[in-house]
Amino acid sequence: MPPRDLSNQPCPIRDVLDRIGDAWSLLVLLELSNGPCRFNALRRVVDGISQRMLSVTLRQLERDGLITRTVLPLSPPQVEYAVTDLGTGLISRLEPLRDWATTHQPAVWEARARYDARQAAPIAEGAA
Amino acid sequence: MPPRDLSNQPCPIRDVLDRIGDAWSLLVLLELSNGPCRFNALRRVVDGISQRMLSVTLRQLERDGLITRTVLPLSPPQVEYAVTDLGTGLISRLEPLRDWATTHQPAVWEARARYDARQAAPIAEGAA
DNA sequence: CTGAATCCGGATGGATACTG
DNA sequence: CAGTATCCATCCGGATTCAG
Repeated sequence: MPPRDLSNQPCPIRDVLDRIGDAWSLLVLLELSNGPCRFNALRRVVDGISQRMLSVTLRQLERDGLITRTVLPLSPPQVEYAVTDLGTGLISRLEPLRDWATTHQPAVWEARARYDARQAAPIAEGAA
Repeated sequence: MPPRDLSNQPCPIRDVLDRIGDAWSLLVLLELSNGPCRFNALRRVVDGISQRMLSVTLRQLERDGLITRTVLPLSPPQVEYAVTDLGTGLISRLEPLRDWATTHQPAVWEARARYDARQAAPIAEGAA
């Protein structure tokens, strides 16, 4: 994603992609679609995400109005994140994508293997 | 997207995202959904993409079996790219996403503006 | 517990020049 | 026309450290 001039007339697709394209956002969003969740709980379930990226990701999602951040005034401070209606709308478009990915991952892998095999031996395909 | 060990058990979502998450792939794919296209033609229509990234992107899409690459044996060499059935399936899941992006971009922008305003003046919301 | 700030290595991606 | 190779600035993102 080149810097470009996003403040002017960015194509909307680029705009969404810049949001979910970082991979973490999508994962967090899909996780939150199961219901509200707290910071460290997310941290555990997303698995692999660093504290920093979770923090950054959540802030971006909140900024874009896709999730809400609620601070529970408790002795050990708790913060709960939940998807908004806007976020729900996006998620509903994301789920088919996830399902496609799950279903067709084998096909993609096979295509890759075939491609790589072709590249490995581009000459003399009938050779001994 | 952290390196991780993708060769083992990557979640499929991560796998797709790594493909379309680079933003260019999605743009190119959606463009090709309108019909086959040649290199420089794509270069012009995608707008903003560098020669290098178009080349890299096309190769990845071909590797994953989402598009085909056909070399026409002509005096000025021509190469035509076209989506495969697999690619078509993915595109059909992508289009709702694009449409959502187009429709709700204003809402996202408003959310951002509100968030930024809140951050700029977190204190004294009823002041002056 | 939740989160921000800093440091820093590695990957990303643009510009350019060259090839078939 | 359709790329590939190199160079290099930038950004992403992990680890660590500190704060509320």
